[in-house]
Amino acid sequence: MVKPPKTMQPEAINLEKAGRSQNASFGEDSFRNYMARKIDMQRQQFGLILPPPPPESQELKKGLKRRVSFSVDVKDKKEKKRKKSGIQSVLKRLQRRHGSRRKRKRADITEDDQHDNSFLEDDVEEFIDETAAKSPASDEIESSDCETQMHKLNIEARKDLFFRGIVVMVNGYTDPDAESIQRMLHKHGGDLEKYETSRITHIIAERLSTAKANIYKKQRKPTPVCYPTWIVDCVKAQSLLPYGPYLIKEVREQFATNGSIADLFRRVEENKVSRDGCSVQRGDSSLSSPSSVVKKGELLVDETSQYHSFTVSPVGESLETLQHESSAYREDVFSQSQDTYTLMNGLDSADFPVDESDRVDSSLKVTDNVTEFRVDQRIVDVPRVINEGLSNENSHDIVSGIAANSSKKDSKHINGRIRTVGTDPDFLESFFSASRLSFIGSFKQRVRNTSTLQNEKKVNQQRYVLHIDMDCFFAAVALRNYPAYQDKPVVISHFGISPGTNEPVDEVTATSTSECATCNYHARKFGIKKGMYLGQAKQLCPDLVVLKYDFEGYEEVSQQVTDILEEQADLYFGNLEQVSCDEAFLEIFLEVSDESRQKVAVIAESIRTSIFDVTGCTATVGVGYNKFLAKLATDKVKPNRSFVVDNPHDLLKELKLRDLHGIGYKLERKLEEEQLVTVQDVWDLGKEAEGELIRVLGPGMGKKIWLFCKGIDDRPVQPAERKTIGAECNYGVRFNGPYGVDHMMKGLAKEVARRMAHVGVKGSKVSLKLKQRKQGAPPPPKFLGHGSCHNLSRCCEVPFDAVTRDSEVLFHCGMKLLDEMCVNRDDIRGMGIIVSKLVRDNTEVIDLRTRIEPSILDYFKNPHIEVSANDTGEREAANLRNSPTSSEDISVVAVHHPPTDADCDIDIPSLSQLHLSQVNQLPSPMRQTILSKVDAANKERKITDERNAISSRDARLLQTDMRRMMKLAAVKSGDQSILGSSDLGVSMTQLESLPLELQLQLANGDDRPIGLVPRKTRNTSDLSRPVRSKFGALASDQSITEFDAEVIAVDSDSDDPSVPLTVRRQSFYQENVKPLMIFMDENSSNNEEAVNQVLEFFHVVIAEEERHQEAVVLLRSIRRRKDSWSAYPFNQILDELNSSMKRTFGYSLDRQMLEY
DNA sequence: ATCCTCCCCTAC
DNA sequence: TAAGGTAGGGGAGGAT
Ligand SMILES: Nc1ccn([C@H]2C[C@H](O)[C@@H](COP(=O)(O)OP(=O)(O)OP(=O)(O)O)O2)c(=O)n1
Ligand SMILES: [Mg+2]
Ligand SMILES: [Mg+2]
Ligand SMILES: [Mg+2]
Repeated sequence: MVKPPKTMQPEAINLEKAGRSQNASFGEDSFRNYMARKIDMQRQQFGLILPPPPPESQELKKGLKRRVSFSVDVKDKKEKKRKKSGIQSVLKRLQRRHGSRRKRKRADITEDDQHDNSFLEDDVEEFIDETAAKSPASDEIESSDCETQMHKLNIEARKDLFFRGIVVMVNGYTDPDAESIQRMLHKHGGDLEKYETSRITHIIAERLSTAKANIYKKQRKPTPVCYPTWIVDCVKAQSLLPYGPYLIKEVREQFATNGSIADLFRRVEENKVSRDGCSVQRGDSSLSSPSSVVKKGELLVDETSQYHSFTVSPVGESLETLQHESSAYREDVFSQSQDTYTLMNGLDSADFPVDESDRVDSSLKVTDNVTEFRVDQRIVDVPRVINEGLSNENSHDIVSGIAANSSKKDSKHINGRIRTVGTDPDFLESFFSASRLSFIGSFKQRVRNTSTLQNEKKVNQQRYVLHIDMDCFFAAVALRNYPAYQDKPVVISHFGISPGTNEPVDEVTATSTSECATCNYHARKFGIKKGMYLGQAKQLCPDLVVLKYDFEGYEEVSQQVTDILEEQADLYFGNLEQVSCDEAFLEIFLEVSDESRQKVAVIAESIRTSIFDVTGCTATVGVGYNKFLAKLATDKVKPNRSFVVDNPHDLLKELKLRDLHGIGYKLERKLEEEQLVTVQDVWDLGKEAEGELIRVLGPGMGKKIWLFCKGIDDRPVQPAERKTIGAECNYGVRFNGPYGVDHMMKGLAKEVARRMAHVGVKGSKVSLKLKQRKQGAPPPPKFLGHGSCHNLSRCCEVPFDAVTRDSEVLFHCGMKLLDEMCVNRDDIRGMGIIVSKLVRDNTEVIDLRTRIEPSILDYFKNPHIEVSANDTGEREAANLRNSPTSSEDISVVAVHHPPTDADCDIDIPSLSQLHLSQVNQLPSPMRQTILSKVDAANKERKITDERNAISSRDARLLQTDMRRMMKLAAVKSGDQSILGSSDLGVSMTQLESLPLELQLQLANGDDRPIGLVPRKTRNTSDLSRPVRSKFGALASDQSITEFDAEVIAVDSDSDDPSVPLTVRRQSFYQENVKPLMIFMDENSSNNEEAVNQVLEFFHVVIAEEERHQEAVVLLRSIRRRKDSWSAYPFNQILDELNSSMKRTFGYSLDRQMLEY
């Protein structure tokens, strides 16, 4: 009995088409909108939030003047120093010292380090004067952690940094606005975050929007929400005022009745000292610092004095309260919607969304088959260890501590609650390691075929493709250990038994929504299918044997099979492509003869025999003239057989379209509507067939299926280069506990970063996938499933054109994208991060623990990195997008070398990857230049290496860059037909000396990211001023000169139409780069004063203007100089840049950014 | 035409 | 009680 081949997994039927979240259509005003959008995008992407003129304009003008004139007003500087954060202050002084000792020429790094240390010791003394009570630390400073100590000491010492430890999120419109608040915070040691993170200690709002209020009301341990006047008053008082009196009215009651005073300050205390990269661990303190619980109705008192005399109470008390909390949690598990209902009804109705459906919806969440956790905050007095919604890292210890005590064995519960992303900090980790789909999904690329040279068919040879597929793979592997069950119906599920465990009771499995990954052929007779719920399977077959997963076993057997197949591939000079853990294509070429068919049949059988002998599992082998037919052959005769397709026509005429590769549930339906069900139906269309299929399926798919119907398939048997890498989780995603979206995002980012390191890639494009529960969606049928959802996705480029696998960068991108999607946290049912535009990069040791991301510092301290041939195959420093790193012979690149060639200064690695067809469209002189360059480069690096596929793909990915480069090339070649009559305002010589990035910007007239100043027009006065720190003014020693900014866009499409957005355009080159270059032309880098001025300038750009992108461009410009300036280390600047970027973006750069 | 983004679909 | 991932192909529609 031959069963008809089928793909057996039941399809999840998505009845509704997910609507697009964004309507990106533009009307008449498309250009303007486009610009506005682009500007906004760039502004966000590059973090170019140029500080508006601060409210304290007096002070700033003073600062400005000082900066411009570089007068040495000691008093002024001292004042300024006070306002800076400790680290900046250190850097500032370091920079000055460094400048004064600059006579030593470009020291190596160690020398610089020593230098820094000795300097720091000097400064310690200074600080001790200021700190009074902090003296012990000075003795403890060892060279190893001197810097950390220094920072710590420094931070603690600064009285003016009264906001230290305060991290604020501004909610909605405030007065003063978020930017002003940010400036105030920064000035006094605090920080502002744009989205929910664990760092946030306070929320600032004038009032809570209904939506936020709603969310907020559900928090059992809310972050305090204060009026912005709290910040203002603190600044006025020059100290941190207790925020109690500033709590907004919507939440005042909750704080009065619920929290403890100490709780209110705890997070501040914890955040202290550990700011800004100082690796001071926190968390333990929170475990042993319980709170004095404030009783209901107790008034808030001014706790300023207690703030510093915060005491640590005995451990016993701590435990007691923890257990208290634990039982509170447990209690909740059994509470049903009643709690929520009561709680919500108890709230002011004004806090609810106006829309009735919203309200119903909120309550409905309880109907998910997880009992959601709600505690009436007015009743429960527990220490505030968890800040709902925002993950509080400090709570980690406590939660897991409880888990260890009370429920470690209970894999389903944590702390008495069902494990979800929100309740279990390690949820993702355990999820990924237990997920079969994650296992099979990542298998192919994870166990990458060692790509050998592709063998080719010779004349007089017949191509055969063998498709090898293991029979009921997971089941077969499991059955190795249970020969007794061979002839019984068997399924594989998490609920099953494995050697050493006992069989679970039957009642439980009857309704199980655990999926059966697969089942043996005996079980299939009962109608059991892959992916079916265990409960269903059990109903179909009560005597079902359920076995557990054995991922290691799959790896093992898979490897054994692969070994056999590789051997065969070598033997016949064929090609092998692993398709999945249980499946592969083997292409071989046999001399054309009458026996070739017989021969290949023998090979197929011998492979099957070998596989069974080695693994104890059976395989099916199908043979055809191409992949498509081979697979059909396998499907036709499964299991445990082999089959050679002689006559494709005979094979195909029996088949339904659904049986074809690429036609699944949806397309089958679609074709059905057109009365197309079988291959025969397509054939019957005759000449119409192709057109009809294309009409129904689209040009690509239609053509493909048409060819399939004719038995044609030209896909090569070849392992494909990976294009994306990612991790997602759409299971157990409920933010019903202490861990919020940010925690999940971090988990995903870490997972992706780990995988990237494992396979040795970096990427420059980050996508976020999101599942959003549909309004009114019924509870998911599957336990902890996602149910009916909208699927959303958005992507962004990694800032600064860098490639990365830094989990912090991924996290940051992810949060940004999430932000853009505007999805209510509680509606999220799944998330994933996918990185694309990949580049091979084995720079880092693949040790998952010690991630050492090279930073910008590494490059600048070593500006003339050469990427050279490397015998060992290591690719030190070859981690650049355009570097062909996977071959043996790279001798190009020197990324930042000064231009060596006058005619065409485009870096070869980039150029070589252009599509020649596109190069050919160029005007003749330019084309010649480029082609000769490409040619030379190709010769040099022997581009024949097929393994270098990823680089050629970069060409496609870089098409935008390429277009821009073409423009630059045209400029350089003076080609007017392309150029038009635009004047760059730069001479050719000047142009040549600029970093490629800037050259491109100038040539393309798109240097907008630099110097863009979005602003609100209603803020008038100072905004007509351009970039405040212009080197031009410095160089010519004049006061700032105003210049007219070009207004290129009006009308923001922001939420508030009454706030038009004006964008001013200016040339960063003209205003900053050029003057700096001239200044450097006129002054030697040996001139201490000149150096100091440059340093000062950079300090302004980085620390005060926070214009990181500009700083990078400036540095790159300097690196391209041909004089001694290019070798000047600028270590302090780089430190400052990195730490400032770390603050602003949450991460700093690696040196990929210096590619150009 | 050819790209890019944001999807949908398929296969394992 | 459960672990609904991963990656590629390709279409629609807008931008260039
Ligand atoms: N929905 C699915 C499909 C497959 N798999 C896993 C289990 C299978 O054992 C393995 C291989 O998939 P196959 O499609 O090759 O299925 P089997 O090998 O199990 O059965 P067959 O004999 O049909 O090949 O992938 C899974 O977990 N869930
Ligand atoms: Mg199989
Ligand atoms: Mg298979
Ligand atoms: Mg199919």
